[in-house]
Amino acid sequence: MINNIQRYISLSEEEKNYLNSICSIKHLHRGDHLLQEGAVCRYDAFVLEGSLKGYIIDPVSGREEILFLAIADWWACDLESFHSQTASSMNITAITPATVALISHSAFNELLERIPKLEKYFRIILQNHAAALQTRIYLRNAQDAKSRYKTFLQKYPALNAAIPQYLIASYLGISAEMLSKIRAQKD
Amino acid sequence: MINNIQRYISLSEEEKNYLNSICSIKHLHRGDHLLQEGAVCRYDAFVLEGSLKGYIIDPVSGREEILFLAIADWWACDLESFHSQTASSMNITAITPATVALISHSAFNELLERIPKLEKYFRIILQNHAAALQTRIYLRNAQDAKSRYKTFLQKYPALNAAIPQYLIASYLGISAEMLSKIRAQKD
DNA sequence: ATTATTTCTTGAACCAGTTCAATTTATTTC
DNA sequence: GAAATAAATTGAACTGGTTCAAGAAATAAT
Repeated sequence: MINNIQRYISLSEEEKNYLNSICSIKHLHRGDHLLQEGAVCRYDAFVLEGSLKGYIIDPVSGREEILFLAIADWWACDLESFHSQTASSMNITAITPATVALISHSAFNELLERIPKLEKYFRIILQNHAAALQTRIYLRNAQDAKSRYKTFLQKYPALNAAIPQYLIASYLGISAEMLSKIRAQKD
Repeated sequence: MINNIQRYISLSEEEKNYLNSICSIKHLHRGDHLLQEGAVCRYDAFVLEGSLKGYIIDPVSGREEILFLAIADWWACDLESFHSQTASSMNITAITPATVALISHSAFNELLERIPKLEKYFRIILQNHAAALQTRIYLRNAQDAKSRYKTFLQKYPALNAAIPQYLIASYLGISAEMLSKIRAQKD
């Protein structure tokens, strides 16, 4: 996590120690929930190992709509619920056994007061995140299913390797069956 | 703009004056470009009056894919191009005559150094923006065209009133013809 | 190692939404 | 306020993708 932060700002030893002191490490089994629908998102989680999915369960069909997939070196949280400390409509669950570093909401706010330059770090990763989400919307609207899958493979080979195909399909807004058929096409 | 900022942080008179001093006001005619594909996004623009669209022209079909719509009190910029000062693949154009307040890239960086608490403001609006984009992706994948339109009407009545229907259709990932038919259905 | 569970595949029927084309209605612009 | 342009509507033909169902392959659990 510290390496990730230091890609954008530099930290003193003291600051690193402080950061370490406020994070708690949690191990998740496959299927364990980091956040459940209806609960408040209490932690911002930085993924150290394994993979997680963020999704909403369709109240009618009961199907999972994948919002995001997260592997090592990514943050995973419901931004809105975490920052306003209100009930989330999202679930975050471990796809595989996973290890995450957790920062509670109060520790997060204190952290930003103690080390104000972290505002900059979070602003920058949010900028990148927003730009990526914008691109995802564009691709969803502009490209057909096959192109979206190809673009995904090119852009996120690590995600593709780590995550079951039917979850990738949902992430891309494609049915699992369609993605299977796309893969079967030679090309 | 200052009112918008003060929803999240408070500014002294001096800070307000400084902010005013670095912004330039620009009037746009209908159809004027704030940013053209291939150019670097030099300014972060805060919309004071009128409406703008951000879009990508499909290299194959030549059609506009709407990325975002902006009216008064919204920021409009290509985040990635602005922050890395690299060529944008996006266009930003005035839909109606519009007035915007512009902050150049260098002034933006200087601003954040001079008034560090603005990092917090921009972090928060980016948080909200990212959460909204996430929701847009979810709705795109989970709901059919009619539901998406209804959700849009409920969520952004001001946008709906200000923006031509065929641009809203593109924003929602619907054809203009389909949206017209949806509107014709007596609910 | 075996069993249980999850994930992936394939085919057939179907349908939500697109495309194309032609017309009508609004809105600009001079 | 007429002419020009932009925006919205409607219908018919089509298609990219979904849904359903059933079986095969892969992975996890004990």
